[in-house]
This record gives sequence, structure tokens and C-alpha cells, in this order.
Amino acid sequence: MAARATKNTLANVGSSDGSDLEHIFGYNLKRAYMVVHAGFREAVEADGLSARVFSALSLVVHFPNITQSALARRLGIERSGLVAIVDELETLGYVTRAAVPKDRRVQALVPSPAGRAAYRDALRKSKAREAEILAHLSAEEKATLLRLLKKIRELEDQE
Amino acid sequence: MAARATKNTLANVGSSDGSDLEHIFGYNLKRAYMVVHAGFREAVEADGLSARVFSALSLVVHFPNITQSALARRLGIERSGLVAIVDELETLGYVTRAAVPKDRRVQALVPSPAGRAAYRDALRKSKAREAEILAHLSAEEKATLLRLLKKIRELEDQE
DNA sequence: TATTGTTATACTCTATAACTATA
DNA sequence: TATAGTTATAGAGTATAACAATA
Repeated sequence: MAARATKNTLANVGSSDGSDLEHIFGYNLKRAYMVVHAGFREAVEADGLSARVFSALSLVVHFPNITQSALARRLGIERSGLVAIVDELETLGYVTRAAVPKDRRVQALVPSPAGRAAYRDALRKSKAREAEILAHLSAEEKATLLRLLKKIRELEDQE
Repeated sequence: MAARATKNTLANVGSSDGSDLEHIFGYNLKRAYMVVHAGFREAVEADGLSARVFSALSLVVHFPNITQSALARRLGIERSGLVAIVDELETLGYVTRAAVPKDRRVQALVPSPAGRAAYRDALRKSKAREAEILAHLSAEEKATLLRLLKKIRELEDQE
């Protein structure tokens, strides 16, 4: 079923293979992510920031004094996984763990001036690279894509 | 720049966090993929098929006698990484490595009847699960999303 | 020389479980 | 009891480099 509607010529050998996979969202999401992610790495790896460290830094910059638990929740990962990420940010001098007198269990994450600067730089580079990679999409298509991806994301953690 | 146009209220705390990340395609692609991929696993893991093994099986079913090199190329992974995947498919009894007299270096991948049956079953389950997960997207939105993801994928390997 | 399949190896990302110190 | 941060550990998934057999 659902096996017609695509002419299975030899023309589409590259990214389209004419199999059922072409109609599967998971497969296409992953392949598209790999393309964009590779671009991110090319653009930002010189700064020593992986995608996951960059996204953590982004949230620390936007929500200074956020706790690790709250940050992990927003990133959709486990607290345990965040430790190494924050360690890395601290080693880079971009973020510090600050004691919170009101609750001595938590440690607030504070971005340093260097962290803010590095973030701005990496953000600019990654945005520019994404613009290059998605240059063949119209502004409307890009807006639509972002909207639809967010619509899927609405289901996070309530599955 | 590009920091206006989104009212940054407290309403969107769940999947939307009001940070720059919301405007980054890589981040949104990954988060959306994680949602869909989790659904795939729930639907298909009982059959003992991971996403990567499923996608390999799909291509073997659609292109019987495909070689491992060709399959790796289509999947966008290295030949070396495919070995374990084919090993797994062979252990499951879904695929056999068949000698090719014309070129004794290559081994053609042939789907067994059990492999075809298991594939059909897993395809049906994963399609059904995706339909559930994306039920809040209209048919047009789903078609658009697939089209845009493919458009990004067109850049594979020519970066 | 080049290609196919393979092995060995390492790295990234992530999760689970258990621990500690606080609350 | 419950929560925040942490450690230890394991498991996917992937890549690189080198190798034997074959072209």
C-alpha cells in the first residue's frame, strides 16, 4: 500500500531511493538533520563547541542562574548527561557553577562575559551556515518547516 | 539579529523555550526526530528491529541483490558500519549474503520470505505509529513537511 | 592500483542505577 | 521521603584506518 505515486526511475539515485523509506518521517527527519548538523560542525567546530554544548550554552545565556535540573529538562536530556556538558563549559571558561544560599543542593549556572561572546560568535556562524545550506528554500518554506517541526515537538514528554 | 517576531511570554515553556534555539533548524530537526524516533521504537522494538536495521532491510527488500557498498551509499553510512547491521539481519534470518560469480569480491544481499514478512509488518506498525504521532498535522502539512525534508536531503554528499 | 567486505578501535551521545548532600 | 548534582557504567550509532581477497 502507498507504493505508487512515485515514478521509480534511475534518475533519483542520490538522496531519493524510491523505497518506502522516502515516505517515512523518521527516516527523512534523521537524514535532513544529518545534513544540517554536518554544516553546524563545519561552522562551529573551530570554536570547540559541539551542538549539544552550544545548545546548553544558549539556554544558560538566555536564562542566567538556571539550575542543571531545569536546563536538562529544557534540553530533553537526563540530569546525569548534563554534568559533562557543564564541565566542558566550565573548562572553557564560559559558565560557572554558582552556589545558591537559599537551597544548597542546587548550583546556578552563570554565563561569563567570555561565554556570552563565544555564544554570540557561534550563533552568528551557525545561523550563517544554515542560511547557506537552506538557500534553496524560500523564506516561506523555511518558516513553514520551522513551524511544522515545532508542532511535532509539542508532543515531547507527553507520549 | 532576527530576535523579534516572537512574543516571548511565559506561555511557551514546554517545548518552546523562547531562546535562539527555537530559530535554529538543526536543533528543531533533532528534537522533532527524537519524538518520532521514540514512537518508532515503541512500535517496532517488539520485533527486534532498530531504526537502522529496519531501514537497511527496507532497501534490501526493494533492491534485492544490492551489494553492501551500494547499500551503505544509499543509507549514507560507511561500509564498515553496515557489517554489523547485515550480521544482525542474517542472524534474524531476514537476509542472506549470496556469492556473486561475476565478481567474487561482492556479496549480494537477498531478503528471505521471513525477512519480507517481517519488513511488511514493521512497516505497517511504524506507519501507523507515525500517523498517530502526526495526527495533529493536516494531510497537506505532512506532505509539505516531507517535501521540505527531502529538499534538504538533496544536499547530501555534495557539501 | 582500485574496490569489496571486514576487523579493530575510538569517539559522541544518551540512558539507567546508585550514591551524597541537602531539603 | 524527595530533589539536585554526581559517578559509574553500558549501549547505540558512527567514523577512521588498516587488512585480505579480488578486480
